[in-house]
Amino acid sequence: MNLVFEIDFQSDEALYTQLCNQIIIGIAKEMVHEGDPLPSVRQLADEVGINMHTVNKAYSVLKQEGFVKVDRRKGAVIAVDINRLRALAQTKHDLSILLAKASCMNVSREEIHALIDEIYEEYGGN
Amino acid sequence: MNLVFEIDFQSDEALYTQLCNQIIIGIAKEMVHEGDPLPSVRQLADEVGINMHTVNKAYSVLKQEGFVKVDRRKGAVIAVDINRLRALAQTKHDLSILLAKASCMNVSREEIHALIDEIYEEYGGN
DNA sequence: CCAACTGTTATATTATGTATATAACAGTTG
DNA sequence: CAACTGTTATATACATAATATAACAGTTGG
Repeated sequence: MNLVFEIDFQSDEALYTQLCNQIIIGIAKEMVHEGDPLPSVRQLADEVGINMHTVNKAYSVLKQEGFVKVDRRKGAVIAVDINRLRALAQTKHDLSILLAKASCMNVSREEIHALIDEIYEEYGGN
Repeated sequence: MNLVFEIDFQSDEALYTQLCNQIIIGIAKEMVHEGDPLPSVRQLADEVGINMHTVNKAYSVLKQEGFVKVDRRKGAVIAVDINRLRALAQTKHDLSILLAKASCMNVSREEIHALIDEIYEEYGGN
């Protein structure tokens, strides 16, 4: 299975961030697996109509966070090898803010749990 | 109860975003309630050592999102009145990315649920 | 071997967002 | 009326984001 990239030029999310998120979600949904090659920076740039360096920045960030490694033969490949502690701390921080907003607009804890399950079903399910 | 503001000048989060998040978390934790006045833009700016306009931007964003309204007599006051639908869509989008990262680093669904409860306990609890 | 591909780096430009500074305005309050 | 609200305008400085052109070392298939 291959990833399909779609860029929203109206979004306030940076273009390279959109690419990062789509790849991370692709890994979580098991559409790509360890060792699978990503499109080359030039190819993906052409495909979605943005600059090569913007794609390169996305790959650099993913490499920094451990989602991607560079194979001299294959180019950029999927490689999940994360600093779990640091990532968990960031997750909890982001989650705190997200849940605060939800709580303020009277989204119940049960609704959140249901939403979690709904999203997790699309991922590994584990 | 009053809010205590703390700015992390090393954070990659924008200063005005940090203020927004602290106020939203303050509402969720019920440290402040509907109608409670916030510090004046000039007072808060002095208190945390940043510019008046940075505080003003935070208040503007919070007003835009419905967390704050302006009372000509009190100044900026807490006022939870959100566009629930739009906020829910944003919540689900943010949550999808957050859970994708968690899933990639083998954080189980159960761990997330536990984390949710842990955070929600600090808020209203509902 | 060599052309075509990989990621990577360097340099430059443009645009946007962030944060600051100084100043002024209308409305409210004691 | 002085002192306080939020708000607006203008200007500057800085960082980030995105683009463009160009070059480099390593890898691959014909």
